[in-house]
Amino acid sequence: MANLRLEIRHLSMVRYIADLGTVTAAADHLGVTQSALTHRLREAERRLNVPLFSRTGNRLFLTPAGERLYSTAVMVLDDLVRTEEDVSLLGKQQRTVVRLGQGTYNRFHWFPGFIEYLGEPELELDIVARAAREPLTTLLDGLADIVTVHGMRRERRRLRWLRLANDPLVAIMAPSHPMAERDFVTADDFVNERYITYSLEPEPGFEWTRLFRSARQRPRRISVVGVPEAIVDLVRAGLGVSILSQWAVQPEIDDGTLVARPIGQAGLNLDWWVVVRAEEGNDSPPMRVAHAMVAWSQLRQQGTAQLAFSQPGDHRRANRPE
DNA sequence: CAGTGTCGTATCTCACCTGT
DNA sequence: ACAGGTGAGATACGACACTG
Repeated sequence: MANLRLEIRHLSMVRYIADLGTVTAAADHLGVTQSALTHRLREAERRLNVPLFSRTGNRLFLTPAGERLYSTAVMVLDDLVRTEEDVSLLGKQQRTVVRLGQGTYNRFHWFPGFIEYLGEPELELDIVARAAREPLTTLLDGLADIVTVHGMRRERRRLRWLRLANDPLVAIMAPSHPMAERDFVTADDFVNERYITYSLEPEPGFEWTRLFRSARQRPRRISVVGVPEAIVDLVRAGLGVSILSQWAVQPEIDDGTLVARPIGQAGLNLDWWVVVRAEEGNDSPPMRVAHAMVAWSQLRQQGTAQLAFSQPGDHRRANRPE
């Protein structure tokens, strides 16, 4: 491995100067003097031979190189904190940590209910946010013990797949949006809307092939926001419409800040899977949690064809505005 | 509030010594 | 011969005082 030019203290320095806006505030947070942090910053820039911050008056702003380092710093530092906690727990041999990742959506409103259902106090469930982007890679790299993914099952020798649920994709919009008046929506309804999606790379969402491509229609205005959670905020603010898994937006549907409508008269559903590494034994903590997730999901479906983690209810009429 | 110069302290490296 | 301890010198780091 190549010799690293930066150390953990440099990463935390970049993170807190960027977060807090000044060297003085960051130094205070890190428990060193402003002078020490200025030295540390200059040393990091010297080692990398690139400025990490631009100076405007008394404020510091990340350069493109700084931005790149910042994103890694946040990820590494958060991971390190979690790892220390895991190791600490393992050292005490009090609890077993099972790390759970979720493909695409970092939405965990279902989590407290599941922990209660699981009823295994010796198991500590930890959330791995980075799994949202590449869940299977995160699992295979050993950074998560369980991930949930949607779409087609992709057999790999190193993975075990358990079917979790078949959950509807729904069109989401602000309650005041004209589409909220419809019983269901079609590809035509999106043509003149601003369609907000989280990514067009490496491939557009499932709805792209199942809805827009087959209908030979597509939205004229598309905004890529990168984070599914941001879609919810933008749609709720009336800045566009989108298509997401119903379970992911169930809290907003329930509190009436979003309206969800089925895709087409028959609806459009998506398979969800829970995946663990193949080497996990049937009685291993990750497999126990995975089986519990499947059982819990089935219980909550209550005979309907919808929802993995969302509340039971008629999604067509659940929050139809009066 | 950021940056600089100076100085004290902590840490690291290396050579040497000692005990087994 | 080897492992571990000790001390000197080099280097890195941070604090203080100060400037712009």
